[in-house]
Amino acid sequence: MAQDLPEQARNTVSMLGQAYSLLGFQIVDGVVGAGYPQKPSHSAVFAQISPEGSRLSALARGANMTPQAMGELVDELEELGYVERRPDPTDRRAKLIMLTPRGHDCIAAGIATIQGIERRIDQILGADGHAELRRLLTELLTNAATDWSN
Amino acid sequence: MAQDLPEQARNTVSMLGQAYSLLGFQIVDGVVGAGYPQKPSHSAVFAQISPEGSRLSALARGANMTPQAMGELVDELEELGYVERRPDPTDRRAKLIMLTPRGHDCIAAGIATIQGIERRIDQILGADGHAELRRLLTELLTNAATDWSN
DNA sequence: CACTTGATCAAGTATACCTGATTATCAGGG
DNA sequence: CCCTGATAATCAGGTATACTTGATCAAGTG
Repeated sequence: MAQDLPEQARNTVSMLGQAYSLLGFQIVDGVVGAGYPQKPSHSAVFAQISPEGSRLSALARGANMTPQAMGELVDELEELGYVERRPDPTDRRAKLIMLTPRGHDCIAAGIATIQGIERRIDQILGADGHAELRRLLTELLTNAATDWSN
Repeated sequence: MAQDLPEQARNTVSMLGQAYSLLGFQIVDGVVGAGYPQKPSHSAVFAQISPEGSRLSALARGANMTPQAMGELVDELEELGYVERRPDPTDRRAKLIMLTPRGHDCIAAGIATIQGIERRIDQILGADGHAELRRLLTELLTNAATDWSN
């Protein structure tokens, strides 16, 4: 983004971006470091997949992308052993994408990593500071997303 | 990133990311909307270029990329009329990348857009809330960047 | 004079998507 | 009951972004 134009040394948006990229990369690093290789784009699958299995087309809609693009992500995750395609018993055209045990482990590693980062934020800001940060972000997201008419 | 793994509905990192992308896109939109077309990657130049002109190699180092890649960005900005290459009087190998008047206007539009967004944040969070958000982010960036030993 | 530095030409890589076309299957109307 | 049209997946190829490495050449430096 154009977040870091000069003479505007530290604006809020730029700080948000820095904080996000600093902490966000640690999530991927943490999960990969725990022995679960993956690409950032794979989270579009992990974030949505249901325990009972999800259809490719449903995942694609939810991630706002084409079924073809989602199919590629699922191909990669299948090769990594995180998901498998099973025939949908209710529709022979469809397949259900389901997490394998290893896929569940990968998600668990992701959650553990995130919790570690949240604890670290607690240490830096204090529990109160962290709660306040979350409150402010929630308020910002709620209002900036809706009435952006000014 | 893997920010949005399930059962972790709203973690802090994910909120930071959402806030950043929500507001960050508005910066590019604002500048482009003001009549200054550009790509997000161009900010790597605008953020660094000095009023007296900067060398390509210096810009590349500062943006942590190769001189070739930076050269391409400068090519594009030159074609858009934001910068020009002038021979460096102190070294005939080098050229100084300098902002044109239109380049200065573009930066001014960026600053104006950012200030508009900052005012909007003031409206949503109140001046005190905004100040508190910035304080928390600063603290987070300072400490998370340095001792990440824990 | 060898070596380094500054810029640039040319081509390649990785990521994250897209459109188009094909095939199998399903759901509703005549 | 079959034909039409929509839907599910997938094969194949394309596009945009943001870089990279390699090679060349002029100009400065010890």
